[in-house]
Amino acid sequence: MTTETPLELKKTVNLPKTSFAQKANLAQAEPVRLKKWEGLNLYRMIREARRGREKFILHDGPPYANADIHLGTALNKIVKDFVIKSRTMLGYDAPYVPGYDCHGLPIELFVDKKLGAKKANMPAVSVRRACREHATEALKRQTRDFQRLGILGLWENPYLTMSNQYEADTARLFGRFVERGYVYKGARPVYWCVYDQTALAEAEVEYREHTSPSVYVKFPLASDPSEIDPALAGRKVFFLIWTTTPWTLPANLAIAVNPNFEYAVIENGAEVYVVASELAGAVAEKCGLDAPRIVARFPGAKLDRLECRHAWLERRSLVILGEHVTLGGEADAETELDVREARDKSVTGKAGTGCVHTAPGHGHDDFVIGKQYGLDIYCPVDHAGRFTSEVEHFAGERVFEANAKIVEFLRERGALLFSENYNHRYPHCWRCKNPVIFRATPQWFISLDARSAEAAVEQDEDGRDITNYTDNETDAPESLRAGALREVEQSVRWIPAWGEDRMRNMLKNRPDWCVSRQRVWGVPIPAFYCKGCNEAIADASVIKHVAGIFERETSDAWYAREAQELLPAGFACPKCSATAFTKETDILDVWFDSGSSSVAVLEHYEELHFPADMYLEGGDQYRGWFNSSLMVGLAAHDRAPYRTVLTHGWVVDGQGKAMHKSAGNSVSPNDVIKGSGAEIIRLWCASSDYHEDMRCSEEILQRVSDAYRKMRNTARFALGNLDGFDPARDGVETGELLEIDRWALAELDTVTERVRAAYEAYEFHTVYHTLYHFCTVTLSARYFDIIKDRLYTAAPRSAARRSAQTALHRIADALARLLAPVLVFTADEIWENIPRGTGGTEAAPASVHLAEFPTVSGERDEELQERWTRLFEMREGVLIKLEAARNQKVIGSSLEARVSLVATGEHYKFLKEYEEQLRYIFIVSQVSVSEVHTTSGAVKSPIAVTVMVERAGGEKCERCWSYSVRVGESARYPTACERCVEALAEIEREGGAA
RNA sequence: CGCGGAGUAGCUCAAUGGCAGCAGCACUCGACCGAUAAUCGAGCGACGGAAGGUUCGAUUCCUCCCUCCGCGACCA
Repeated sequence: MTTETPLELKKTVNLPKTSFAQKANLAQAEPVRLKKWEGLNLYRMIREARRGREKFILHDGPPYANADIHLGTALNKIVKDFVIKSRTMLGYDAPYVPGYDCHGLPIELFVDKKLGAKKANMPAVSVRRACREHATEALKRQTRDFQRLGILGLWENPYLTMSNQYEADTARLFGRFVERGYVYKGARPVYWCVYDQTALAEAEVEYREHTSPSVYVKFPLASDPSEIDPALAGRKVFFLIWTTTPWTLPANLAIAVNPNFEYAVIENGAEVYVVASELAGAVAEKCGLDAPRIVARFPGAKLDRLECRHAWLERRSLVILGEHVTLGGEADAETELDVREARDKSVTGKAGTGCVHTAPGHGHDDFVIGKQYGLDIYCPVDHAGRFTSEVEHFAGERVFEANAKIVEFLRERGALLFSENYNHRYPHCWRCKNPVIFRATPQWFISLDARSAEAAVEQDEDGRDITNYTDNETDAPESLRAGALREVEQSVRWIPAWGEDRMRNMLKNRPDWCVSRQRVWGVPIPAFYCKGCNEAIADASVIKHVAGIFERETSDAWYAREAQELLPAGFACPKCSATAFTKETDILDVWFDSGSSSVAVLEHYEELHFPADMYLEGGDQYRGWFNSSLMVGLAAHDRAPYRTVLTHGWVVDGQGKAMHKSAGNSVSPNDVIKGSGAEIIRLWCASSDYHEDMRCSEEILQRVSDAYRKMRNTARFALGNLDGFDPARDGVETGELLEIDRWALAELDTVTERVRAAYEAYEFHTVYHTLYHFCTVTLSARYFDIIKDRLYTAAPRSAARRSAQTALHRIADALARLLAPVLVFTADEIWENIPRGTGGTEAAPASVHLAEFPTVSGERDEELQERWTRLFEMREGVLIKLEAARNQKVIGSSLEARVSLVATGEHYKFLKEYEEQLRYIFIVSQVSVSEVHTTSGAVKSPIAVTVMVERAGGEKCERCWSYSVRVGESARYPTACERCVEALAEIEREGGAA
């Protein structure tokens, strides 16, 4: 049966047709899809779909709810989303509850600035309300931005560290530390403004030019000098120190020297002075000693624990060793508070003596080393900056005014070797612009080394690694440090592995945790002071009571209510039985807040549980959240709150430099979203190895966009050729597929396996590279290019075409699934455009995000893959010859070519088998394979197969564009080749073009 | 300065104690004009941050140096 008139050849070619647009228009399309997901309540649907599956809990570290998100925040959230989505598609039930860190100084500072002078007269509750509003605003904006990135989660009910429940839990957890005996009250130096009479945070300090007296002061050695060196026996030995804050001298308790430096003793008349060798000349010159003789030299380490007498007081000053001592005067400057400046300067003045005046109550390094040596944190200066009554000679003096008097006093006593005015940058109060001091004030600490009062052994509720701590049941109560080290080494998996070293190092060195902050925007430390005996009361049961109030009223209650209203009825001081109390004014360090999340969140949301399977943050969190969370986990449950800790690197610019808004090299995620779409940021996150620093620049994003377009086009080609394909009706059994189609599916299986494994291992860049390579090389350049002919020219319903479509269908489906965690929007778009079987057994889920990854059947035909690897190698060689022919103008299109292969023995046999297919594989019109016998003595070609290219014979077929000598044989279709004539007949039988 | 990390082609990544990759992109040239603001091909491109050492042989193991990054600061 033939139709009346011959068909128009052009119309019988099956060109791709799809509603999947070539141009993504992501910036516009993404919001539309987000709306759709919202309409579906996709996150809820996913939860339903995975109900009852094994849980995977990624616990979200809360970003700080202050400013808008930046690329680093975006990276963090996107990588988390990769984890959540890939675990979901691997079959886990992986809920995602996002959170926000809402308390803390940056917000309070922001509010301070906004309120200006008004703040001074405002009650704390009002300031806190303003802070709460600011955090609420910020977290709303962040939420919007995170959602815009395609991150699915429980956005309607995130956890906020300022919620009443969270604040109550934070207080309860502090109570837990108290209960176990980890909490104590001590002193610690902080920036202090003597005019505003308040503690200042580092961020509230600014550096300005300031003139201080620079003094060189002699401290007489009390120990036997011959202990240092026999040459010193009987000499009057002094340690020479330098300082620019003479007022801290009354608080001097030690002199620090560097154990690794060489020290020298220089002679000045009857006296000799100990100074660092390298500085001896400079010091001598400064102090006007001419060409002093050096009496002895020795390493600083020899001086450990010698005793000096204070320059004028009847008190010892211990010689101690500290690596912080330098030759540039910086360590001294630390005491003087301008260490930051000193460090920033590339050139530091050669001031100092190598013997550092140490006052643990007035300097940070001094405090740290003082603790090591068990020195008092001595601070005889009151809140107004006056010496207390215990300071001889200067009691009641204001410290800045006392400077000059102390210098004079030193001079009179003969303890001063030299003094001058010294200009340097010195910290000032950002508000009143006056110079500040470092002053030790009382603070609450959590001890790292105290043994706990009780050992709480509990069972892991899901019992996964209960054996990990059954051993501990008999253990004696341990310190936080010991417990932390045990967990870090034994029960946490660190990715990358060096995280363990990093964490261990940090834990070994970290000092006690100072949890006090002299601020109002945070969770108040629920402690009281007895008005009768001044006893500080931090009591577990009292704290529980207070937490109950917080639970109802938020911690604003602390400021809104009197102490009596916060205490349990009838509470009396355990020491003096008085019943009047004042409230603690310090709040908790925000790290305590966020550290509490393992309990406050994981045990609060029904879908979560303690411990989390994973914490995933930037490397900065080793000292931050990983650390504070670990402490809380130990206090609450004697174990780490995480099973695995995964860290990512920092975002840097194209040169590998850190990004700073001020440096102008930062990339704003919102700009990229507006220009290219969130998908491009996501793809960038997947494209490079996030374990290290991630570079981002125009060029890099351009590359990523290119890659995106390539993958999109690859998917589009597959979809375009599936028009009218019904997998249930038209699908071909695997065994019936053409060999090359089976090869493509075998390659897909290989890729599927690799990608699944990469997702399992959180190696997202491997996912990206594997899929990208698959799209560009395996599919676009090879498979698609080859099957194009068949798809376009074979009869629409022919077995040959259906075979290719069956493969394409499976490829498109797998690609959508495998891509889904990364390209959340595009994968879903692909998914929608995949034709679904009318008679399919199960309906495809409404979104790819409800689906699971494809699985691999198991029996992959490796032999098939090897054969095709060989064929493609052959193809490479042919392509090179084709290119040569093209350059010589023998051919233009490869279809204008005829290829002759001359091969020996086994090669011949192999190629001969494929002779019919080779023209398609090479995309030429004709291929012949012939055998040649190598004769000994003949010129031996190093290549076993010789390739020759010539112009194809015959005419170009109008329909399929290949050349054939048989074009013209058909009267009905005189411009078509024999293959097309056959296809046309089939089309006509079926009633016209598809 | 301490602790930790990194340094393979312009970019993003591989592999391996043995000639550095069937790399992809970019770039150059070319083909095609039936994936078309596409597609295909060819070419170009790293002496492995520098220097030592172990080894028959190292990019891969060790030492040291340089550069960059993070933490030490209430930034992911």
